[in-house]
Amino acid sequence: MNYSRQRELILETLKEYAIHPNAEELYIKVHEKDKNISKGTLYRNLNRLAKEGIIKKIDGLDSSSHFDHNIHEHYHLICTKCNRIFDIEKETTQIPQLNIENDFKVLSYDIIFKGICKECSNK
Amino acid sequence: MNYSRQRELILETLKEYAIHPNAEELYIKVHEKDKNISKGTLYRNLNRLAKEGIIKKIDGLDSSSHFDHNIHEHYHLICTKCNRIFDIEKETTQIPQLNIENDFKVLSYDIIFKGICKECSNK
DNA sequence: ACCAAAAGTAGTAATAATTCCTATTTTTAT
DNA sequence: ATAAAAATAGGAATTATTACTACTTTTGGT
Repeated sequence: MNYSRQRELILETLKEYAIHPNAEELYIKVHEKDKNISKGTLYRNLNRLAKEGIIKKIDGLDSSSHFDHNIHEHYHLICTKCNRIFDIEKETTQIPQLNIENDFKVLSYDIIFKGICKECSNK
Repeated sequence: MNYSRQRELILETLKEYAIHPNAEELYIKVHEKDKNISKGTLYRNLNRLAKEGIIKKIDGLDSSSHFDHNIHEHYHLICTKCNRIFDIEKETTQIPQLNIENDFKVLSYDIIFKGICKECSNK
C-alpha cells in the first residue's frame, strides 16, 4: 500500500469523530479540508483501511456502512430507536471461542447487539 | 401485524434458500411465483420480519443486506474471497455475556466473522 | 354477511449508497 | 532522473433502498 496524502487525511479526519460516521458524513468533513477529494477515493480508502484492519467497518445500522477508527478490540450496540451506535468493551463480553479454525481462517470479527439504549428506554 | 398473502409468499420463498440471499436474489424467485409483487412490498416485509425476529438480517458481506430464514441461534462467517456466508453453530462459540443489561436492553445480536474459507485457502 | 377503519400492496418515482471508468498525477524503487 | 506501479479526480453508471399515492385486503364490531 503506497502512501497517499488523501488516505492520511481520511484517516486523520475519521479519528476526529467520537461517533461512527458513514462515508457521506465523513465526506463532508474531509471535503472541508480538501475540496478536490473525490467520493471514489474516500470509498476506496475506507474499504482498504478496513481490510487492512486499520479501521473498522460497522454494518447493520442502516443501508450505509459506518466506520470506526477505534482499533482497540470492542463490539457494538445499535439502538434501534435513536439509531446510534455505542461501543461496548471487550472486558464485559466473553471472547468467542471457535472450534472451526481448521475450516475457516478468521481474520476479524464483530459482535453487533441490537436493542434499546438507556436514554430511549426512559422516554 | 395483519396477515398478508405476499408476506407469506416471501417467507416461504426465503425458506427454500440454503444460502442467504439478498433482496434482489429473493425478488427473482418471488417474482416467478407472483408477477405482481413489488419491490417495496419485498423490502417492507423483509425488514418487518427481521424486526419481529422471524428472520435474520445479515449485513457485512456487501452493500446489500442478506437474509436468513434460520431462526435457530447461530452466527455467521463471511469469506472475503468467495463472498459467501457460512453458518456457524452456537455450540462452537461461547455465548457473549453482557454486563450492560441495565444500560442497554439487548433484543438480538449477531457475530460476524470475516476470513477465508477452507475451499479458498486450498486454492 | 356488512361495513368502516386500519393495514397492506402495486407501481413507479425518487433518493441514497456505492462502484466503475479513464485520463492525469503521485509514489516508489532503481 | 525516470519508468513502472499505484493512486486520484471527476463524473457517469449502477445498485440498493425508500417514499409516495391510489387502490385493495384484512379485521373487528355489529
